[in-house]
Amino acid sequence: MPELPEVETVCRALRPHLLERSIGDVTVHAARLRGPLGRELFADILGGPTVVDVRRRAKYIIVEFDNLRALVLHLGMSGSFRLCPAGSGRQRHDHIVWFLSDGHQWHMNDPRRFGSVELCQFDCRGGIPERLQKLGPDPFDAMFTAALLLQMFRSRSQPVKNALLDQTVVSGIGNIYASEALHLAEIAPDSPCSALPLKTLETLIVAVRNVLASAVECGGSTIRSYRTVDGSEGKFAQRLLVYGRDGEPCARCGGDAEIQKMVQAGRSTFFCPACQPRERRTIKRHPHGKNA
DNA sequence: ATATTCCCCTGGAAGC
DNA sequence: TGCTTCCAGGGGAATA
Repeated sequence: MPELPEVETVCRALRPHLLERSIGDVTVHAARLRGPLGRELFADILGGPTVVDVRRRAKYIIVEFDNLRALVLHLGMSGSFRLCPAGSGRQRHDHIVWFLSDGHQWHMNDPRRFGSVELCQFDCRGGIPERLQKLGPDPFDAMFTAALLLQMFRSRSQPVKNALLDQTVVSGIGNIYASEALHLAEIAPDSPCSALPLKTLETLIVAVRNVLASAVECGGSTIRSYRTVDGSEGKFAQRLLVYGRDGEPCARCGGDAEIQKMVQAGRSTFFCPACQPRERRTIKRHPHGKNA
């Protein structure tokens, strides 16, 4: 479910409820999510340690405590959080309930159980948890540049859409926004990474940032189940131009073509064959000019 | 090494 | 109506 814009939205909504609070107790109702789960997992942060930061890294939410411990949370495909008044009942698929020092209850719900919860320890310098080390740069990070992409794509023959989903290349993009960004950038999703020139990668980065920033402004995209902490929906779904719109005329080229759907690495990709021509456009240049 | 395929799990929609 | 099949915002392990 959640990609960068959805996780960012949830993270922002969570922050004011958790900052400067502590967790008095917890109940755990599932033996495992992605990894094993149990009440003892939270022993280090119960009854004392205070939340000093709530932030996002890629699709993870990091809740940092003042004793160098952090909850590292991932919502998988179907995870969500709810903040409830004291005494609220548990709903179906509420797997964890944290009881906050201000009396509120923080519920983690996840029907498909692809989410994960870990308690991480910072090193003495406050370095990031080990689990997050291998993630690539955030799309908004200044170090995410066309030059870096060119370098990483040089040795890759895979389709560019697959590379955008690889969290070690760039972190936070998922299946919705990969299709949307490539459409905005007018790049065919099956273009081999190594064939993309620097100029095209610059365009791609701008498109990625534009679509993600717009989606964050709208609170993310609710396609079926995604909700933020107060239960409200993300409003960006109606502004998606290709995702889930196969068979519809392309709103961008004015209906010259229908949006098409194909499968790449087992996941659906949506694109406009007119806006995103699959053959490389041959740009006429001087006879001795280099292409690409 | 790089790049797919499979698998984890539940629920809703579509097909018969 | 009811049963079956397919599909889904992710990611990690197993396999080519």
